[in-house]
Amino acid sequence: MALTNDQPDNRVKTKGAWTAEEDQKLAHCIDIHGAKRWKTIALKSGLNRCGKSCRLRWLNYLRPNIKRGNITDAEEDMIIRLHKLLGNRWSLIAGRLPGRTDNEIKNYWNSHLSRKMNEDKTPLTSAAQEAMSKNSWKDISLSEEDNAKEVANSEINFNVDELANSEINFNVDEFFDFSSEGSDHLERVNKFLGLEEDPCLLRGGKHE
DNA sequence: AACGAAGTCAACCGCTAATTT
DNA sequence: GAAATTAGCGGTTGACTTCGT
Repeated sequence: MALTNDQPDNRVKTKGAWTAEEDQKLAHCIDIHGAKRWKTIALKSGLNRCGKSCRLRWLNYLRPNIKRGNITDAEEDMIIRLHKLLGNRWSLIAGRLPGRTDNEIKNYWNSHLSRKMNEDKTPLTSAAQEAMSKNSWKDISLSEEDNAKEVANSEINFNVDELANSEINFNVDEFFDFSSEGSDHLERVNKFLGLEEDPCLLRGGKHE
């Protein structure tokens, strides 16, 4: 196997919590060199940290527009619905929640939502159910009887990977890729997720 | 007040995918 | 095309905090 960027050099690297001073050094270095080539950043910053650790710190805490804590009801609802659809694909879920990181979503799910979901099997919003039953997005062709039954069921719980592997043409990555699709597609996805209520999320997560 | 259990969350680890040489 | 390097992901760990007794 190839070497990875966390492959040890001979010096023992610092581990554990970051100090304010380390944060400052890292932010300064990224300001100069950009948020890439993390091994280089780790060296140039003068931090005794591996590149991987620097990257994680930047992505989860230091980069601009990070939101910390106070996950709103709307965000929580979104996480639940996205998790139903995507499973533990945290980065994809986080990608639909501006300012949130995959790590934060993952932690929030594991500490708050997984238990909550076990307690009450929260159904999708009526809008989401309606969208599901209308089968209104282009790539999910639930033509098979079993799938149609499942959609009609209020406790929607289909496995995306199974769908992706079946003859049913459903590509999760494509479904959540808004780079090349028009606003139509985004609206369909948001409608599927029941996001009409939240104009911010409806804009694809762009806050003014 | 003391202590253990449970909860939370930042950070690390191992791995694969993507990119560069 | 192969090898090396880098980026990114999800699972897991462990330190710290909060809660209950």
